Amino acid sequence: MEYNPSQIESKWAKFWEQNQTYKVENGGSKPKFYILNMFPYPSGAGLHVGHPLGYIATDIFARYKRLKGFNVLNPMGYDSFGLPAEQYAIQTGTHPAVTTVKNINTFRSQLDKIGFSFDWSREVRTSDPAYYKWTQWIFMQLFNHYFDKDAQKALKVSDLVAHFEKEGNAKVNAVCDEDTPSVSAAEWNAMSEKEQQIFLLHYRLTMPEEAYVNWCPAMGSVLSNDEVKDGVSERGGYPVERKLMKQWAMRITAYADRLLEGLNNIDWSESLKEQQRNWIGRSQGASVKFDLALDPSVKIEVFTTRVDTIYGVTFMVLAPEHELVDSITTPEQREEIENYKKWTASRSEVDRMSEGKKVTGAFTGAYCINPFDGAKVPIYIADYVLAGYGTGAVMAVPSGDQRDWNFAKHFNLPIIPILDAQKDIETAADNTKEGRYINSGIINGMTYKEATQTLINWLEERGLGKGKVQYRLRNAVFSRQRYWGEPVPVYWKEGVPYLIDESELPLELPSIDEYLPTATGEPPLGRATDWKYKGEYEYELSTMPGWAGSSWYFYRYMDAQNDQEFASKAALDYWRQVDLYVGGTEHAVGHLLYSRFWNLFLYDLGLVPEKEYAKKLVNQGMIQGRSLFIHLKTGRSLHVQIQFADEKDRLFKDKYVAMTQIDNRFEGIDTEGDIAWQTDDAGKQFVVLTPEVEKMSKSKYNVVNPDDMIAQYGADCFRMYEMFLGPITDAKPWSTSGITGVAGFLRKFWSLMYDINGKFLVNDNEPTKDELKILHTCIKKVNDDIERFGFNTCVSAFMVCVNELKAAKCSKRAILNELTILLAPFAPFIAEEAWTILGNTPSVLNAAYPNANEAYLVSDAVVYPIAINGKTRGEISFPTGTAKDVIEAAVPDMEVVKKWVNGSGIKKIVVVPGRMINVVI
RNA sequence: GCCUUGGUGGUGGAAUGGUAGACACGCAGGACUUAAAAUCCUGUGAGCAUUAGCUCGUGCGGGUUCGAGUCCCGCCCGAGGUACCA
Repeated sequence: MEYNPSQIESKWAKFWEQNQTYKVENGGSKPKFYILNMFPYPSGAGLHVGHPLGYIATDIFARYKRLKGFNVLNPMGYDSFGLPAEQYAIQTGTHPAVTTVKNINTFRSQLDKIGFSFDWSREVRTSDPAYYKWTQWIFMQLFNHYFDKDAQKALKVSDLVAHFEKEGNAKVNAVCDEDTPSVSAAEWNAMSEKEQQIFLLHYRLTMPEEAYVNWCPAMGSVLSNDEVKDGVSERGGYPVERKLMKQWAMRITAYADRLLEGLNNIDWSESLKEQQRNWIGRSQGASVKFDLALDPSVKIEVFTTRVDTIYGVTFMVLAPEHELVDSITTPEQREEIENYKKWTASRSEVDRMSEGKKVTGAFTGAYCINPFDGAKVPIYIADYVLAGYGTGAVMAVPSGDQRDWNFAKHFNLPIIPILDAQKDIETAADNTKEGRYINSGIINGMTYKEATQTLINWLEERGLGKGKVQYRLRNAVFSRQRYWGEPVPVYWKEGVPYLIDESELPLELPSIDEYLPTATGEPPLGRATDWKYKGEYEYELSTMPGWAGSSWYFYRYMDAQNDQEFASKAALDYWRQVDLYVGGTEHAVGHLLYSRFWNLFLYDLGLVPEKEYAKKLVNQGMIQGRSLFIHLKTGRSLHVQIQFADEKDRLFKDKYVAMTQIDNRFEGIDTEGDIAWQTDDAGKQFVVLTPEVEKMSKSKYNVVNPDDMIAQYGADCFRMYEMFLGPITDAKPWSTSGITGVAGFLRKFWSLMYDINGKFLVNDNEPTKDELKILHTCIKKVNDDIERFGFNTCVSAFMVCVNELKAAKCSKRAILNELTILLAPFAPFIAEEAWTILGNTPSVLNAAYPNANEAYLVSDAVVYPIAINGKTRGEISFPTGTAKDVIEAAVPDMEVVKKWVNGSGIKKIVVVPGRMINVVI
């Protein structure tokens, strides 16, 4: 019998389905284990070879845990709202829901081919109204709660209102907007309903807020940074500017401290936790108000982590978007400031930060006053100050901060030393906190600690500033000016947002004629006709962002069909939290922070049992793709869809034209004028593309699909090959060379059961000591390596085992049975087939996992390498367990040692038992 | 720029501070074959010597150690993220 993967694989796929092998119950006597993959966005390009990498690893782990006696939940679903389906809708008019279902079906059939042990009865889709009903429901809870600092948790807004009615907001210790006015009970009670509602928005955990966005006037829409390339829109190449817009936001900053704290209690990689800590960016400092020189009633507030350096301030820098810029600029400087603002508005935040070494800025002509010494400080604007962080204004201390120093040198501003320990500040800034202050008024002679406290006290006494904790973390923008997302369950009445009634959930997406913004620049939902709350009030027209649905989906898997609750208490109490979460580092500070935030909120409400939803997280490295770029004469460069290029990275003109017909990014590009065509020997025109290795993604047009490989080699081979590529945590570019090695291994495994003539080889002879050693070495290695996620070395271990069994001509049932169980998590199809061939009853997943017996692993002798001064010069064998001093005594008499010692004496002999010997001469 | 992460043969990679390159791919030579494919066997870090053997070698420069791919310090380069891709 020959190894025929396609036959075996369809046979067992059918068996698993008919026997519901992967159906999981909530409950039972076995211990539970919840394994979760980050769910995919079902793109039109289908599953690419990067997706299954993590899924295969978790599938191996799930099957392994199951064989070890756990009740394993291993679900899968789709993050099915997203831009690509909407783009396709804009181009073709096809409703995104239609595209999405089609794409999901493609994904599903691809996933099925790989043989995952997912329990599909628990599938979720974020774009399904039955699912997003609960996303909207959670949004409503956020709207109805505020964060109480005394209780350190979310409490009901209705309680807050009760408090306002009795005592106003003076004694309320809650997270709220910076500019929240204080009100007395009388003032509150005198407010109209509308005024009260507007006031409460200062406290709600989700609220409308002004935020900067990439606005593309030509397209009438907001773009992601991803859609902006070189300062213009990727599609069409239109100019993009930064614009302030009213957006729904989530008050994630309220949870900043608890999000930091929670990191200490979860088993996530240190690097990932560090990224979250840096993203949250807690810094202790002070806010200080500077009076405007011409009008002391105008104050400019800055946040600084080094208030001790305040006597070294020689200028002030505002973000170009700072609200005071226009009013303080003098007539003489107006033109310069306007030009600079225009220039920065055309650049994204990333652009602005990434040119950090190039100093740019403009002088407003205005001055402010240093509150400590009354010094007149010139006010500049510069793009290294970001509007979104802190107050959008910094006090510049060139002697202590390198960016300020660069700026001062460029604009010829003074640099004042402030600490006697500062090094030569004419060549670079020195941010030391050592030494004692000089040139520093009331803090002269003090140390860093004394000075900071003295200054803060001075400021607080005069109401000019205060000690403050600042977070880099900003409130998360929650609106998207798009169609294909969850509708926000809010309607507007006289400019005030209200929640719709809970009984009206889900608020479903209305159908619209075109998936574009309206003529007046409103989001696509503005096109819906007769879409009014109670036929009267306008619904919120923006939709929720991609991260909404993914912030709680792990709970839905526990009880996916429930239409009364997002998940039942019984299901939540049984599964509690995810035991193992696997996904890419690219989600480190997006999804993984937002979902922790929602989880803490749900925990505060008593709706979920754990403060952290994912106990352990493993970062899978990304499979990278090879992208190709076309450079236009205009200076723009664009990704080219890889399937249109030839193997030499050339793009021929006919292919280019074919591509432009299906890809509207190329609209407006002049085929003749903008592209530097070359001509080959046959007279055909082509252009050479530039390759680059980067993440595999549909948006980079570099995806590789697994289907062909599976058709050719089978799913078992594909699974093992993906694991064999390298450690799961490492990023690596995709390559198919080498898959034949894994294919050869599977054939070799098969050949232990049938020879090339189809003769059945399996026998019941007693295994020898050597054969047991081969098997148990493999058991031990595979066991250890699965536990530490070293799946690539597991595959090597299997190869070694099969190579050695083959060399020993071993086809003994006792050996092959155990090897088959061991192999089952990796290559489930061939394992099921082998399991029945060996005379057992399927499924192999119901077998007992073998344990390594140390007794089979010990050898009679240990071969010691002998090093002279650390360099290996030979080896010698000692019986296992030979004492250290016996070995030491034997060393000087050995040939190699004598040769190298050659007269000079032995200084030292290092013997590491069971390892090696080093002779120092 | 900032945060995170990685850099080992021609390639993917292996290596609790203890024989660098396991296991594969590729390549070369051989067997089988009319021939090719498939399969099997042998060799394969670089250099010198071509027998023994020797020297160099884990991005670069230092350091700790009997011993460093592994630990420490300083650089260089790639990748991911950078708040509307998901």
